[in-house]
Amino acid sequence: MDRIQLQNSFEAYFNELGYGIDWQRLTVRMDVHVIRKGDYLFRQGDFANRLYFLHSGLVRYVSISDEGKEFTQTFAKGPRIIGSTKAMVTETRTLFGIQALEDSMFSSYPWQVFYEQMRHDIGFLECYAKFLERIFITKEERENAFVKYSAERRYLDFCAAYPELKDSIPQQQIASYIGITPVALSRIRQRLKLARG
Amino acid sequence: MDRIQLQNSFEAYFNELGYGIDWQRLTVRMDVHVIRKGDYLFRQGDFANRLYFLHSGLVRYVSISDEGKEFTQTFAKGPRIIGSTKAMVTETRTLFGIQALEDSMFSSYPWQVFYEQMRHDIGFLECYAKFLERIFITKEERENAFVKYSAERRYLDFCAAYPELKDSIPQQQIASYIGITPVALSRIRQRLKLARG
DNA sequence: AGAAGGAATTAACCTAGGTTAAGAATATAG
DNA sequence: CTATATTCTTAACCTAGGTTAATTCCTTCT
Repeated sequence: MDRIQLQNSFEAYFNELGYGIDWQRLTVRMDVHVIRKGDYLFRQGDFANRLYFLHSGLVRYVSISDEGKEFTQTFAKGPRIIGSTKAMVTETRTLFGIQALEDSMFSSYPWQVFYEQMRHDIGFLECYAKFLERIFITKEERENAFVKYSAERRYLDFCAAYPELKDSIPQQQIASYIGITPVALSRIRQRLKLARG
Repeated sequence: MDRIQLQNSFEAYFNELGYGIDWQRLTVRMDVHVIRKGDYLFRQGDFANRLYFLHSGLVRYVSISDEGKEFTQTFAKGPRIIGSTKAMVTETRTLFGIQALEDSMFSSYPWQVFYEQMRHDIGFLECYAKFLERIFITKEERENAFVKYSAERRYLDFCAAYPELKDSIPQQQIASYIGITPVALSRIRQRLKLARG
């Protein structure tokens, strides 16, 4: 896959959010990253001020507490925009890292320059707003699930929402996504198995 | 406070997020709401498809689980934009209600019409994107706190972040904001009192 | 001021999930 | 095809926070 193809698939993805983005304005150079399963695109605490586009592969957003416990915030499958909105927009350190769960390919732009070049295009701004709406709503729904439902219910919802991930990633990562330990998840699965007869 | 003043303070608030919004485009009629302490602006499960501006007063976003337990997602003090982004944007039911903690005054617009009139203005779109960035980052930081810190730590952080609320709202609402019961919060406060000697 | 309805505290008990550790089941590498 | 390392399960025990309920403390209303 060459740079032109990468560029095109990124533009196509973003264009789908709205109408008529003027990509001619974008002159800043794109970087290309290829990382292997298990490696990190960036780590928690980095100044990850780039906009990343995941072309192919699978990643998770993972944050680690002071005591070293991992928590998976999101799974993301390409093609999709990824990155830390907070770190990009406010030029601060990230609250999470991004780890590849499969070999993955990304392109990226420095956000401040990208935004400065594109913010004068109304088509871009509308797509950017749509993108932000979408990720905000996702967070709203996830907060809701966390607050209202038990770990067992969240596990069942996860299996329904990500049937393709359910069996293809380690259970400890599912556990860290629903906010419990692998041991607790194993117990829940045991309980469900018995309940099913 | 008359309608013109309400309109002006809303525009001033939104203008601060960026430059040069063309408010002439906005011709749809604004509604005005006044509600008393304890009452709801809208309830969880409503189609709250309006953009609300809280001019004065204090509200909380509260969601209630199937078992009837309350969880406070946000406290918001005027002047500020409030409402459910999800319900507005996707025309679905809200996941939370908005309750006044003090007598409060709002204005509101039907979002779909508002957006249709304003989306052709680049100044508005940029402000809207900035607004979305801001609320997204707030959620990102709160998710982080929930996942990484104990209830005690979240309580201390709350006291530091909202010193003015700490003593002016019922403790049960602080408890529901940090995600525990009033009884548990009382225990934590007791423990902290002892620790301080 | 007195009555009444919340709000906060405290205590006793319960439970979901955490912790540690050992064994069984899979992967992955050589 | 072993050997080594992960991952998953299971069990025993622990802990933070939930539940219920009684008691005290504030408000607020008349």
